[in-house]
Amino acid sequence: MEAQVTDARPRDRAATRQRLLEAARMLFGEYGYEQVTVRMIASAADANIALVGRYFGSKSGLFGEVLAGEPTVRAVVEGDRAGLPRRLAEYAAERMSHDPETPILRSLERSAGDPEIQALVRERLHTVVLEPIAALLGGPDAHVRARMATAVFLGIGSVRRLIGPETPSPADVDRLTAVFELCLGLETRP
Amino acid sequence: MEAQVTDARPRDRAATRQRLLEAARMLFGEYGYEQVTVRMIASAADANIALVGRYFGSKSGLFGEVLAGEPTVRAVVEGDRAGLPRRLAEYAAERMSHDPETPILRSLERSAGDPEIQALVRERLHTVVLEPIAALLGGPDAHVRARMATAVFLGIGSVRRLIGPETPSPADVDRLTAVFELCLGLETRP
DNA sequence: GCGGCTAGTAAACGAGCGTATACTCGCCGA
DNA sequence: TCGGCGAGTATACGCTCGTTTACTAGCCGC
Repeated sequence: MEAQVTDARPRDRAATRQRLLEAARMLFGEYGYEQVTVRMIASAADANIALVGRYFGSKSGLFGEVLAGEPTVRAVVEGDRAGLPRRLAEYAAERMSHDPETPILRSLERSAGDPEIQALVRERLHTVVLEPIAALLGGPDAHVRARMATAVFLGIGSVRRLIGPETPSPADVDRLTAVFELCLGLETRP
Repeated sequence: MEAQVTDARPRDRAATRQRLLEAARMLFGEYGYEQVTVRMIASAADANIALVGRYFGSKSGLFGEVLAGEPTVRAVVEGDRAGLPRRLAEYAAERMSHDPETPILRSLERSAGDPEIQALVRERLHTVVLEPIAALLGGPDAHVRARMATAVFLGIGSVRRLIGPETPSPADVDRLTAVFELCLGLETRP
């Protein structure tokens, strides 16, 4: 008999749903929307393919729920205005060296084929990153400056993905801080 | 009879090959490798699908030839060291507002699924952008600084693609120049 | 004038995708 | 004890993808 305790999971709808959501978060973050198949997600979550459709309606529905559930960079954006460049730089430096634990930003760089997904991503980037930064900045061209900082932020992710991670030195973080200050128009030099 | 002169093209292997190459260059640049199908390319080139396989071996072979045939940003990178930030800024500003005529850079941002394509893109980015900039800079951490500038460059493309084009003001170009100076460690301030 | 090389064509192949359907089986209240 | 509800499953459907194969038709040297 050997007992063969393959820890038969109890049938738990909520838990299975959560496993799918978590697996999707990881995979979408790492590979982008189009590259991830529902079979990959189901396999990673150790669940059946059909459950994706059952619990989330469709692949794009699952992606939308993943996107909506991400706290994203709120902690970075929220805070005092003067410290924003340094917080952005430290977060970006984190992204340069190793995978961040909030993978959704990476999926922003990719995932562009499906117009529905594109709209989701665009809206999310707007409301979670661009608008908060612009609001914190204030001023007439706040959006332009927020946009430039966002560009630097996304670009760092692109480069890491394209040519591999690299651990930045403290001097690099300082330089990056200065770059963000410049982008945001928050130069602190006398 | 009506003659029906549907301008029957002369059968010209070289010309057809060139049309396919050109269509692929446009489409890959605009949508990235994975999003473009060989049917799209053949249709845009007004050629038969099978000719892609016949003339280029495969879709990835065609992509490789497109990649190899691009002059890319050589004109921007080559030149005096002091002027590099401004040249980069002007080129990047061009990218912010409307589509550049060398679309291959955009495909660098995307196209990540197939490992073979990823290797092609990585190698190309290295030899055409990163290495020339690092060589122009010199110094111990030249690669780190070149990498940071590349990140800004790619990020601007990502943002344009994600949230639409925006025409930068001359002041924005100035700011961008300062950003590149900072990234490259070429601060010219006294 | 004509046969053969070749550019170009039409159609199909197998694989993989997202999705939908019909089913099995374990648990829980009556 | 047992009937049914629902979580989980196996499988198939329709589609599109990259690729391949068998074919058609025009030009060029003889």
